[in-house]
Order: sequence, then structure tokens, then C-alpha cells
Amino acid sequence: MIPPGASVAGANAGAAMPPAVSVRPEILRKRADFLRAARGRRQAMPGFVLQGIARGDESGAIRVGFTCSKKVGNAVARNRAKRRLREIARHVLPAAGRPGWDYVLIGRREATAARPFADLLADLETALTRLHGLAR
RNA sequence: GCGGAUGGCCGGAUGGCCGCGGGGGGCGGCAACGCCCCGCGAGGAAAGUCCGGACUCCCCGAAGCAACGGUGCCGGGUAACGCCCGGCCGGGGAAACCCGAGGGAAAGCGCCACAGAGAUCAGACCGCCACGGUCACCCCGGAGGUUCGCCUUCGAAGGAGCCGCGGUAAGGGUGAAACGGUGGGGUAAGAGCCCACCGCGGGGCUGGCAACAGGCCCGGCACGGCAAGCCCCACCGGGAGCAAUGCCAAAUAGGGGCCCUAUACGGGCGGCUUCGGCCCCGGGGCCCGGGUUGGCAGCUGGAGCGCGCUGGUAACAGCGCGCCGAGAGGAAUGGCCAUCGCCGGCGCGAUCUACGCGGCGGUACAGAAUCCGGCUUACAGGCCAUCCGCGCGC
Repeated sequence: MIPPGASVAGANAGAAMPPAVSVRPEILRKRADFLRAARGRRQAMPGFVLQGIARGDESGAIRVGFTCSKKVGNAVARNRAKRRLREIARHVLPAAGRPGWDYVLIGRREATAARPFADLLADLETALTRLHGLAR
């Protein structure tokens, strides 16, 4: 099972090794931030739903939040989905995210936990591209 | 070895890359913060939120009574419990063992359908039996007739059947349950009518702390079931919950107090006018309390865990030594990968078992949210001990 891992590592070489100058994404914790992001653009993917909005303040930080409601499953299923979303955000957002934006990743029942990790990474990149395209 | 019963335990391992949440230390920096190092970081059920507590706030003189809710054989354990341990009784099993809301039905009310003759101080449907009446039929005797086979008629004893009037609670049948069961005597047939044993009720005796058990005497036997319908008795119980509760504080809006502004624009006050004064409104400053949101505390060292000894059948308790084992708050404890375990079935190695190799599939239930003690429910796979029965060997 070497080829898949190698291809992902090669394709995401830039994303997997974020440059030191890039700011690590901050985590959203306030309900108000989530409500504002929900008013922005949304892009549905097989493993998750992405929401994003430009904050419009002078801070250049990329921020991201995670949502898994009870529709995703019991506590174990929700936690697992949230952890996988956290992991793909950590890999992709520093390179593909836009400074000054807030993103929210929403977990989906079964799909978020079952979809191969490499696919999830690719999904987030294309979702970000489409979201930014809509915003333009 | 096979089948079964009970109690207890585990619930993947190692490594690599990249991460997360607390804590401690070091360096840089006024600080915010950044970097480095060390150590810690989910469960047996963390789950359901069903009981019992600790801890907070609210209410409240004490006690009793009433209401409401809960518990319910006895003894013990415990901070407490509806939990646990030991025992008793009843039921199931060949046994180990398992199951039981298991106080009171002579305090009272209520209910007991259907079936059945009759369902509580009940009842005669079938059956059984005695007596009275009637009589088919059989046997005997007399008289008459005769084809000598027998026929008719009268009388008497018995008598199936039918009718009437009674006896009976043994048997059949109905039912969850039928004035207790089995056997014998007895009787017309039967019946606690009488007797023995069992059961039941009462009394005292012995053993036991008790639930209760054992045997003795008396009574021929009455007092049906449901209390998970109401009820009675005994015991227990204030309410709400960590989003409890306490502390700190910015912006905005609003409330209160004090001071200043005033001659202002405006309104009011002493009969009127002027000056002056006071008050309201307006503006400014300071302070106070409430409050949204946010932050801090509560927040984890405790009815704690491990080992040993002592007491106890045990639950458990005491003592000694050792240990610190999550503390988040849109909520960390992870993501990806490799190797190895474990289980299942398949193929190959000689046919099976054992064993080896190969590839395939599976590796559960489930995520702390103030903290403890329980209960209940879920769970891939596995381990240990004790006991019962059967088989084999010594």
C-alpha cells in the first residue's frame, strides 16, 4: 500500500509542510463566530460541508471552526468526525486558506468517518477553490 | 476429555512522521507572547440518568398529627440506599445451583368474568341407593284346552324399565378455585360418621438474636382467592440543582445619588411687577446598585487506589507501608502508516487431528463534563478459580 501514501505526500508537499512564516489557523470557539460564518458562502462535498466568509477586519489570521450535530451520530461518531476534520484543516488551510477569512467545516453522518483520508484532503482543496471563486 | 453451574478478571502491543489539552522548569521579552526541555492525559461500563449521598443556594422555632411519595421475610454491612452479605420460607432442577414486590385478607370496602347443577356460612345435572306405585320378562303352583310341541287364564316370589317421594357429596362433568388429601372401617348408598397418617387451626415446650424449624397435646375441620384495586400497619423522606453558587469587569441603553452649570432657550413657586432665591427640564463630571456578554473561582487528594496483617462464614471494618491516577469548557486525550498479536473460515503441505505456510475477512460496546456509592442496559474476542454430572486412566 505504498503508492497511495506516496502520491498524496507528493501532491500535497507544499501543503503538508506549511512554511514557517504562515500563521497557524486559530480555532473558533464563540457562537457568534459560527453564526456569522453560516451567513457566508457554503460548498457541500462528499465528506463534509464547508462554510466561509471574509471577516473584513485588519487581522490577517485564518480561523476555522468545526461543527458536528447529533445528526452525525452518538458522541463517539461526532468526536471522530470532528478530529478528522481538524486534521485535514491543519494540513490544507495554512497554504490554501485566505488570510482574513473564517471557515466552518460541518461533519456528515457516516461519510466524514468513512471517506479515505487522502480524498478528504483533496476535497477540502477543491472546496476552497470553488468557495473563493464564488466569492469573487 | 465432554456437558453444565457460579464467582472474578482482561478488554490489543510496539515503532515512525505530524499534531492537541493542562501542569512544571529554562531562555528571550516591559508585557502580550514565542522557542526549548520534562512529566501527565478516557471507561468497565465514562452510557441510561433509575435510586442513595457529599457539596451549594432557597424555605424553615421544636415536636407531634394529617396529606403526598417511597420501601416492605429476618439478621448484619454501610455516610446512605430500593445496594451488598448471610440466613429463612415457597417454587424449579438429577445435582452444582437458580428464581420470587416475600408484612397484614377474623378492621373495612370492592372484584371473582366464562364455563358449570352449584362460587362462600353454595349446590343434586348425570350417577349411586332406600321406600311406594306400575309392569315387560323369567321361575313355581292351580284350573281349562291340546295336533302332546305347547297354548290360555288365575295366584305367588323375584324383577329390567318407567313414575313419584326422599337419601347421598364417594364417582363423572365445569372451572384458577367445589364446605381438605390418601387408606381402612362403616352404610341401603354414602359422608370426619369413626380411625390412622398428612394437611389445617389453637395451646404450651425445645432450639434459634430473629425470620423460622422440630416434636407434644387438643379440636373432626372451621376462617376461599386478589393487597401489582382501595386500604391497614411499620419505617424513611423539605425544595431546587455545578447552566448550583461566589467574585471581577469593558462598550451601549436605561435607573438612583451628589456636585457644578445659569444670566441663558423653556416651565413652575410666594396676590401683582422688578431684582434675588428655590425646584423641574437640559448639559457636564464623579459615585452607587441592577444587568447582557465575557473572564476567574467552584474543579478535583477522595466514604481514593495497591499490597500486607488482624477480626469476621461473608459483605465489610481496623491497622501498617507505599502511591497520586484527566480536569476541558464550541469541550484536549488525536490523524496517517508499518510490523506483530488474537479470532473465523478457505487453500496447500501426505487423508483427518496436532503443526507449518499463504492470502482473505473480522478486532466490539462505547468518549470524562462537580464528585462519590449502587442498579440497569450494551459489548468482538479471551483468561483464571471453584463446584456438579458423565466417561476414561491410576
